[in-house]
Formats: sequence, C-alpha cells, structure tokens
Amino acid sequence: MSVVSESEPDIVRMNPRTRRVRQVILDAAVEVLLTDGAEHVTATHVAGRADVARTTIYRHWPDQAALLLATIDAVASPHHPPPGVGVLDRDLRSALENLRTRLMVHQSRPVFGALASHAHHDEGFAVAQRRFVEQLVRPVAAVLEAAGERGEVGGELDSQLEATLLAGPVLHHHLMLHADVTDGLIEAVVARWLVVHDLG
Amino acid sequence: MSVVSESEPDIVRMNPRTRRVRQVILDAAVEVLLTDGAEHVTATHVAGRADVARTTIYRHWPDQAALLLATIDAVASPHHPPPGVGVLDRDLRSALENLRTRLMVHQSRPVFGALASHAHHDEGFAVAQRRFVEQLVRPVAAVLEAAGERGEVGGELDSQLEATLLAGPVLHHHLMLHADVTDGLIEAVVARWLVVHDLG
DNA sequence: ATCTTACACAACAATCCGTATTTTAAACAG
DNA sequence: CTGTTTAAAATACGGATTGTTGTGTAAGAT
Repeated sequence: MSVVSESEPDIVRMNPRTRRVRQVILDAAVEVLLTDGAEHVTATHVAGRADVARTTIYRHWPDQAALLLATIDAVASPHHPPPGVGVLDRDLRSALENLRTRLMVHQSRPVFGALASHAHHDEGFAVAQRRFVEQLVRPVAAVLEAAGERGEVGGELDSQLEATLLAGPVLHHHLMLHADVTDGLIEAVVARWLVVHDLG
Repeated sequence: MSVVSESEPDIVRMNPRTRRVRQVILDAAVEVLLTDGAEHVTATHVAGRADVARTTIYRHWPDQAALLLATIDAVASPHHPPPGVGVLDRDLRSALENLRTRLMVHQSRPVFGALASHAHHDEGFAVAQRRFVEQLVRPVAAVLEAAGERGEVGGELDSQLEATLLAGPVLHHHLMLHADVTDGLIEAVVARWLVVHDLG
C-alpha cells in the first residue's frame, strides 16, 4: 500500500519480533502525531509512549525527519470510498461530504501542517504533501470519470482539474481557514459546477 | 499596520538603539525564515545572523514561538493592490494574477507551512493563519464589492464566499499542491464564475 | 541446542533553550 | 560636558534533546 519511493524495508521477511516492534513504534508515533503534534514525533517521546528503547528507533529510521515521514505515511493511507449510486449530482455531493468527514476524523490539519512546514527544505516532504492532497481529491475525480464513462458528461474534460475545482474550496475552508465546511458550501460548489456544465 | 492582538510594544517611544536592534533582529529573523525555514527561526540562529547577543532576543520576545509569530507578522504585511480599471472580468483576472505573483515573490509557502504546523496547538498561530489567508483573498473580495457598488453584479452576493471560490483554486495549487498556477487555471476560474453569474 | 540477530541499557559528545548575573556602552537629563 | 539611567554584550548555568557507540541479553532461526 505504501508508495514510498525510497528504500522500503522488506517488512515481510523481517523477524517477527522486529516486525512487531516496528509496528508498535509506528502506532505510538501516529498517536503522538495526532495528539501532541508533529514536532513531538521524536525518538524520545515516541520511545517513551511505545515502551521501547530510544536507540531501537534509530535502528529503523535514521533521524527525526525520516520517522515523521514514515508516521505520516502510516496515518495517511489511501482511501477507497464506496461506489456511488451512479447519478452524478448525488455522487458529487457524497464525495465532498465524504471528504469533509475524512478531513475531520483523520486529523488532517496537523498532518498537513507537518507536511507543509517541511516541504520547503525536504523534497521528500514535498512529494508526500502532493500525494496527501491528491489522495484526498482522487475520489472526486473518480466520480467524474465514472460519469464520463456513463456518458453523463463530456468525455474530454480534465478530471484532475475539475476535481481540484470541486474539492478545492472544501480543503481551503478546512485546512487553510480552519473553518467548518458547511452543507451550504458543498451545495453551492456542486450546484455551480453543474450549472457550468449544463447539468443544472 | 501590525494587527497583533497581544501586548504590542510602543515602538515609537523606545530607545533609538533598542528600536534599531529590534529591527536588525527582525530583519535577520525574516531572512532565516525565508532561506532556512521556520524551524531555524530560533534565538541562536537569528542572533548569529543578526550579529547580536542571543540574550538580547529574549529581552524582546519571551520564547521561540513568540519570535516566530513576530517574524511572520513582519513578513506578511497587508497589501494594497492598485485599483482596478472598473471592468469586472478584467479586474478579476488582474486580482488573481496579482495574487499569484504575491504568492511567489513573498515566499508564502514556508510562511504558510510554519503557520499551519503550529496552529494545531497554539491558538495565536491559528488566528494568524486565518489572517494570513484572508489577507491574501481580500483584494479579490474588494473587486467584487466594487463591482457590486457599480451595479455590475447583484448586490446580495456574499463577497467573502465568492472571493474564496475564486482565489481558492489558486491558493490550492500553489500552497497545497506545490504546483504552478497557470494562466489557464486563472482563465478557467474566472470564466466559470462569470458564467455562473450570467456575465459570460 | 546452538548461533545469529536485534533489542535493552548505559554512557557519550554536541547542541540548544531559557534564565540569571555581571560588565560595558549607549542614550538621556541637568 | 558630566552624571545617571537604560539596555545590550558577555559569560555561565541547568535542563533537555539529538544522534552515536558499545556491551549484555533474549528472541528467533537453523
């Protein structure tokens, strides 16, 4: 599932104990990330919460940045939304509402903040940030592509761009403005998109 | 100009030397923020770059977070765009292009990342983040309000929401996706907005 | 049962933060 | 110009953190 480009350890062929300890560390790191924040995802704190020797963490990840990236990768796993009912406007609203709940339940703000703050220096964080956002937007694009295959919309539209225009305001409100995503916002975004595409 | 709510020191009635040193420190801090990143905006690094005793920084700001907030406040000063020509569609495009250049020239990504990463724990950073984003969006809202006063659009529209829908995709591309804001994106956003409001 | 691997444990230097104290120099008042 | 006030420089300190190294020990593989 993990799509990390760098040398991914062969988790399958590891010691059972190693695999177990590694998972315990990652679980604790995720917990620390979501409760205490990204700047506390450090060898000391994570080791304390995982009841693991601090040096063990350095055996698995070379430094704090690597541990944080792995932690974010663990918490931001791809999502497979339930298939829509096959009606574009309903599926679009569902996709955006689903996005909203994912944003809230997955504590996306601290994760996104950690990514954004490191992306400036560390290219690994930059690509992780892109991946994080694109993965949030992807279900919306999937709805559009499904509608395209049904012939409900013109097939020549750029589903990536269209999905960005639909999901963008939701992400903007939640991640940038720290504001609630209201039903009215979702409704307005979807309604306008339908008007523009002569489906209103 | 600075709208920091907390106890703002009376810069006017300070010692000339104090005022000078304070400015030197802030300048160095801004430099550190933009080149090395927010996590290096620390007493040690800033003092080193400003050629100032480290302890002096603690006389002005109680801790690292306060220094970082002041630094961001210094770099993210409000912007007064030139007035538009009075034609809505042209002014909207200008406002979005102006926004794009501001994002690039003002190194908004590291600033935004620092705000986003601290906003989770520190309410001061949360409001600063909101202020930062709203200040970026405000010129677009101003264009809409001016058009409303001219009667070019219906006066009952929520200029804040509309500006968010217009500027959102630009911010989304630049700050979230680390992608370039193309002319095509701006054109698409504006054209669609005009269509929705029967101005296309 | 033996051997290999990896974790626990302890100690290490290097760094940094925030504070307190003393010394020095700048700004100001008479 | 001189004495006083103010703030910065210099130094030192305790506490905490990062990343490294080395030694024992127990889990897992053969």
